[in-house]
Amino acid sequence: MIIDAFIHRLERFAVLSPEEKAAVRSACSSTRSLPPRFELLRQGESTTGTNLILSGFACRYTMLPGGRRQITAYLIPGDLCDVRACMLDGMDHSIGTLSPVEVAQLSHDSMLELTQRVPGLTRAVWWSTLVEEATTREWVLNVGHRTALSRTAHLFCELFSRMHAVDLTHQNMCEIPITQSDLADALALSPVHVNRTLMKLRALKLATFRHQHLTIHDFKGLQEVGGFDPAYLRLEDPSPFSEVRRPGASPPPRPDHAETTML
Amino acid sequence: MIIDAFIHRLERFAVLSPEEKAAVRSACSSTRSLPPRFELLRQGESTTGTNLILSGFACRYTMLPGGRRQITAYLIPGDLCDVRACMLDGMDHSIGTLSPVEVAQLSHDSMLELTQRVPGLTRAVWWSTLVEEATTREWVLNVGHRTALSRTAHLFCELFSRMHAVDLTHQNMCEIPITQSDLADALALSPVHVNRTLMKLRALKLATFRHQHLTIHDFKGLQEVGGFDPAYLRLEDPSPFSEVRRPGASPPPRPDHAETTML
DNA sequence: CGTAGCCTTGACCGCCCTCAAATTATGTGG
DNA sequence: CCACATAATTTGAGGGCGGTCAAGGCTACG
Repeated sequence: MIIDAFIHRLERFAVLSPEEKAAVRSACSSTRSLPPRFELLRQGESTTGTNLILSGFACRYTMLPGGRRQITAYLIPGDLCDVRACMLDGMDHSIGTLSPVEVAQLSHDSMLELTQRVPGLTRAVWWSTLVEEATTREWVLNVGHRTALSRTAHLFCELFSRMHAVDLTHQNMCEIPITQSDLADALALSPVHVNRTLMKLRALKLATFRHQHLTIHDFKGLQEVGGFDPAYLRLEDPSPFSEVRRPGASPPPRPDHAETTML
Repeated sequence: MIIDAFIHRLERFAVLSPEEKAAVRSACSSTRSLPPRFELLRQGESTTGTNLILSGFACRYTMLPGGRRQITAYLIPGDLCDVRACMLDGMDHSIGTLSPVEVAQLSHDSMLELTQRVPGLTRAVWWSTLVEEATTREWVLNVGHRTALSRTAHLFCELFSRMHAVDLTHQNMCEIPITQSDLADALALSPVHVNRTLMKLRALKLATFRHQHLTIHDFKGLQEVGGFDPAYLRLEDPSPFSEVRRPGASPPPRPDHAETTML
């Protein structure tokens, strides 16, 4: 269950009692199923709550004059989509689904209540924000300085690592329910060129993306081609193909005062 | 004085008493002068405090294999450079100066003290973070989907607007103390092509960048070419060339509860 | 007055875009 | 289960934006 992954993420910041975990679970009980290409939040709108993605893919995007779309982030299961929209008075981009998506609806009120009952939550949310910010910076590098092949390799490394972190990979494979056009809009490439690039990745025996499934043949090689350094994702387990999983080590130390000040 | 601009920014979130303003001023009293091309914070390092830029330009950047540099943000007077590095255990990018820079040093402790004395500070800092994040997203659009001309026009609109917001413009001109190569590293273009693009902007009578000075000949036109919509910057005064400056209007309304929860 | 860094200009080339069409999935109703 | 429609993927040909390499001119500053 994906909520377990979410709770696991929270546990990097706070020890949760069974009651607290139950509180998180019950707050996520109200779910909604959305069709593909559904606009969750339109540019300019404000929001009254947030959604936790339980299954499927969504994205942040901006439409450009000429009908082109730039995707600036993929939102995958376990991601909160837009906690911070409420701090500003109107979104500067849109959020929409790419595949069928199931979300847990968290009203603003229930989030407030939850943050009071679960002390580490606020910190976890802000921490996620920082990781997202770092990811966006990485995307600037990607579209700015890397070739189509390298760019695509990098994105696949990122996606596979993130999917692995929420336990949605099976051996060297995971489901990525998006089209080549959706990839193109994220990579700032034409769909045609994405297609050629995918074939090249396949020919190089690095990765295969087909029928909405990503298969990694050679992670090391893919990482090298893409210049991928997983540090910015701040995962517990930086490589999805490391020999030992969670070697009994404790989570990274964190300053205790941060809880109160957020600075 | 640039600290006034900083205080003015804070005043969007809290009414500051003269004593509180004095507290901010005195916290910023310890200054340091840095040479150009000085590495303020290296990738992987942690930080114990933050710096408020008083004069000059700095930037966030990442070095890529091959010696190329991607600048992901310009830091201008009035910007805090890296309040949130302390939340994570190692920077995923570097921060360095582009020109001679004067900074006010704010230790972690003095920031903590200041946040307690000045209630709106925490919120102001996080709000800046969100604007920075939005700006980075805009840069993804820029390097991804715009031509060299459009890209450069967009950056000039952004820079001029930001400089205007901290009162560092003089009519249609402002000082941008960086080289064409520094522009190239931000725009993901070669220095050669930046040069050609600057000449084109001049020929089109849109803007001139020369001798570290940016002159805007036709903001409207520049905005159109660049597809620039200032909304993401969340400035009080969206256009630097609007007829009326600060027409006595009150700052945008904000939720009061946000102070306590930050969500 | 000399040197170093920055800016400018020219020639050539390759990555990726565009347009267009064929082929293959996907899905729907009979 | 098949016929059909629609969307997604694949393939080909041609062209342009911007990169690279190289050399010359300018400016600033010691």
